[in-house]
Amino acid sequence: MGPDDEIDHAGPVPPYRQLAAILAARIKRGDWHPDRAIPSEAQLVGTYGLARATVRRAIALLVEQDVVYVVPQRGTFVRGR
Amino acid sequence: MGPDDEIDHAGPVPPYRQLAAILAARIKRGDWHPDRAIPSEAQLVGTYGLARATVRRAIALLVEQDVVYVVPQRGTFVRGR
DNA sequence: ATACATTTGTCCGTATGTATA
DNA sequence: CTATACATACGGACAAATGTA
Repeated sequence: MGPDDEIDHAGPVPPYRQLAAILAARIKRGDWHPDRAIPSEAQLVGTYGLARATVRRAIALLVEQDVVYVVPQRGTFVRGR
Repeated sequence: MGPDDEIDHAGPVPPYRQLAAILAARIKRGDWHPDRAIPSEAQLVGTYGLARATVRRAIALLVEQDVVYVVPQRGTFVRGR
């Protein structure tokens, strides 16, 4: 995961944007591949110590940016080219 | 059977839909002929490494699509033209 | 007539994951 | 953060009908 993947709750950037940036970077880095699921919301909550609502905001941002797509009852998947 | 006939449990498409697509393709390809039985649920469980409930969902989908028909205690048969 | 194997039908419980309030 | 709902998947068990030995 890396030491730079921590949320700074005191900084000017909202946690949901930090998480979105982190996840986008990890995808770009190849941590998860196209059409493969990223960790569940619950897992991200545990990993980054955020509220679920925050995780969902971050994912919504990534969906907007077409970085991932959500499949109901299945998970959140990396958008393939 | 082909190397593309494997179930991807991590992908966005539910396994039961993947199996339905695989079986429909195999029927179209002529692996099994009209009014002939396709493999039993138990065999499909073994072949594709799925739970029986999942196999049954896939078959239910094919019945809906009129690709096959089920005869209780006899098997599942390819719908003839 | 009996026994056995096969196949579908049905129901139970457990687990995971997302959706919504 | 909690609770509920829904969809999906797995595993097991038993019943009912059929076909065969």
